[in-house]
Amino acid sequence: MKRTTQTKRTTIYDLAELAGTSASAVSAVLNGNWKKRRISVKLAEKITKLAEEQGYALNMQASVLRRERSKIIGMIVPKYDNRYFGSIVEQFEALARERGLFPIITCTMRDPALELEAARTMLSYQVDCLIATGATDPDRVMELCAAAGVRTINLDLPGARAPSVISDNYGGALALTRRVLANCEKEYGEKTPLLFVGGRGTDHNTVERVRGFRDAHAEAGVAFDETLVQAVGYAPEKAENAMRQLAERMSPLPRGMFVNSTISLEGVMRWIRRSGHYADRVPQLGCFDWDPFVAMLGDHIEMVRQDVPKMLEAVFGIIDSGATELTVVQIPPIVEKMG
Amino acid sequence: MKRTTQTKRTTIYDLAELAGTSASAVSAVLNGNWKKRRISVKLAEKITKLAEEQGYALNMQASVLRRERSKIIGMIVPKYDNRYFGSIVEQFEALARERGLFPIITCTMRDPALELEAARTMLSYQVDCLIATGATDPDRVMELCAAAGVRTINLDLPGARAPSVISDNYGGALALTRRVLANCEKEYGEKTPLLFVGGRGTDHNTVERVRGFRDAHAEAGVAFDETLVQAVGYAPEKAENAMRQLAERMSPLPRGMFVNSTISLEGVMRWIRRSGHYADRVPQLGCFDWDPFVAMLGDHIEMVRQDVPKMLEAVFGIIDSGATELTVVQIPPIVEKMG
DNA sequence: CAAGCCTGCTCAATCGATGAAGCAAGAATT
DNA sequence: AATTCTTGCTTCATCGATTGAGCAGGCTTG
Repeated sequence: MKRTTQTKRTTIYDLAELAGTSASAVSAVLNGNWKKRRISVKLAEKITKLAEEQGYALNMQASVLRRERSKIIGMIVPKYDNRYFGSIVEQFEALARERGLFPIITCTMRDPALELEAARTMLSYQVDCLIATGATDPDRVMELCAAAGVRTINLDLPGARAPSVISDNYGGALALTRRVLANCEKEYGEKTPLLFVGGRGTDHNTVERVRGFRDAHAEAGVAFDETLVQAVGYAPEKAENAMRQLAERMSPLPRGMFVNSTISLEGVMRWIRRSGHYADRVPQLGCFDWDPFVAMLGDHIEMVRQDVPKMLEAVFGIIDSGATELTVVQIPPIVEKMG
Repeated sequence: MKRTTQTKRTTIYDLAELAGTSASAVSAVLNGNWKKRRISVKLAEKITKLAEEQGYALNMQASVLRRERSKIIGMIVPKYDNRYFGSIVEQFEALARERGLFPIITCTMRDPALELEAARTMLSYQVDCLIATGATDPDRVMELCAAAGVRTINLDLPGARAPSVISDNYGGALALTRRVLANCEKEYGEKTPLLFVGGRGTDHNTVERVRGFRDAHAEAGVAFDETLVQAVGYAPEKAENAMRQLAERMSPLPRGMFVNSTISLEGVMRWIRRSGHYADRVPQLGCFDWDPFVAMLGDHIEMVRQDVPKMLEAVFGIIDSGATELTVVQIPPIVEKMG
């Protein structure tokens, strides 16, 4: 029996009436614990069939309102404009669904205010758990959630007050810098310091990457000064501006660079092409993050790919175990082969 | 007064008790229609202050359950692994929030079954409206939603039963093909047919793009046969396989190609580099979709960029106006300049 | 000064799903 | 035959926010 103009959605009460039974029986059948509630197989089948016919869809709002746990799991993420965050989100959804959880994701455009608003919205949804990915202020988010009794896990950027899963930024940067230094020496026979571009000087990841960058220089016996560290932000325009300004007061420019994310690389590459400063000799580049097309840009670019599958496994490991210790899990990134 | 171990979240009843007033007054104040309900400014301020102090967060479940409209707006999207869908999602969130709506997004991994499951989940959330982006079977999604009285809008791929917003695929493909043909003639002095790679032969966009592709050939007086249309799917591996197989039975290979999406381009480029088939003479390429790093890959690649801001404005135009006519809005894509 | 009006609230039903408690009828046990 | 068990349900309170209806007290108005 098809309804022509359906205004109201089918509820368990509608199904109960159609089946000549009670709403609670319908509820028990549809949410799967009808065996515990001793509903007969016959009635269960009847109700299931009816629900299908009527196109019944559970009202999550009502269900969650009543239940103790919502089974909703939230994630806030800065942007969707690169493969790193893109694959984080895809994996997150897949792993959440695998566990019968309902993932809700929202992006904050790297805006600290939006970050908190997003967290508040997540709390309104009654999330059981919130993953703060690349949050500018993960501790503030954590505080908000803690007040509502909601656990948080930090991803990509660590926080001081909740378990965190991040890349081994120091190790990755060390390996990446070594490679770029080696490439410079091979190509130009020079052992000269590299430039570090992109990221925020205030965030943990950038600090650690700079440390790896610095140590790789020291280890190779290459001196460099701090003006070569341009942690001017992630946005392409910021990286581009930094390059422009640097070129005005520095000559010759460094032979190679460590670019902190594909997003910053976008700006750096744009500047390189437009300014013509490197027209004679391509700079040796290293990028902390991976993108398939960057990999095709030429053999002068090395990349470090963060191990998203392992990172998310670690996140769900924490969720599944219910651990709340303030651990920081560091996942080694993958150093991509050139070409 | 800070609670040390908070198990229960603050509700309007808690606030009512603290303020010495009723829950309904608290509700009215916090949801903004306290003026209509003639609550005094004094009480309103008191309640607002208390709510802030207590870190009150609305329970969406309870609120939505009671209200007529949920103000939740859903979107299903195939993947997060390219700039096109990434910017669609970012824009969608921004425009939704601007209107006081709550966006919920989920990705379906191009899996038709997941697509329907996702739509069902959206219905459970009581979405007021669902945007089906790039859906394999938008009409099936529409049917599901219609049965629950929820309107749908198709984005990127059109459907027959709901308003749709798509790119002008024919026009974009025509312009792109013209350019690639012109580039081939300029570079190689040959007027030879191009190869079409990627996309699904069954989806509207691919059909339209192939039509534009064919018409551009006809217009240029270049004959081509249908074996040159390789609509083998979007995945990089599929494009790569198609190229490999083609190379086995065809020689010489076409001078240029029309690649249907950056995702397929990833596979095509990989094959080009690995196989060495084009080592002597780079093929002239055209890509229907834009990516900043592809733009840097060289001047042998032309791109057509879908106008995401305009597309989403059109979507929200339809939402705001409440229109339900079966219009198909076609947004002209932007033909990127080379370099 | 009675009738009506305005202000500033409170009361109670309601949304749909859930699950503890309870109950009727038949089966098994003593 | 009386008691206990088991099966297969139903009843009803509950989650938290919303909102129509209502009510008390002060203020106008004729």
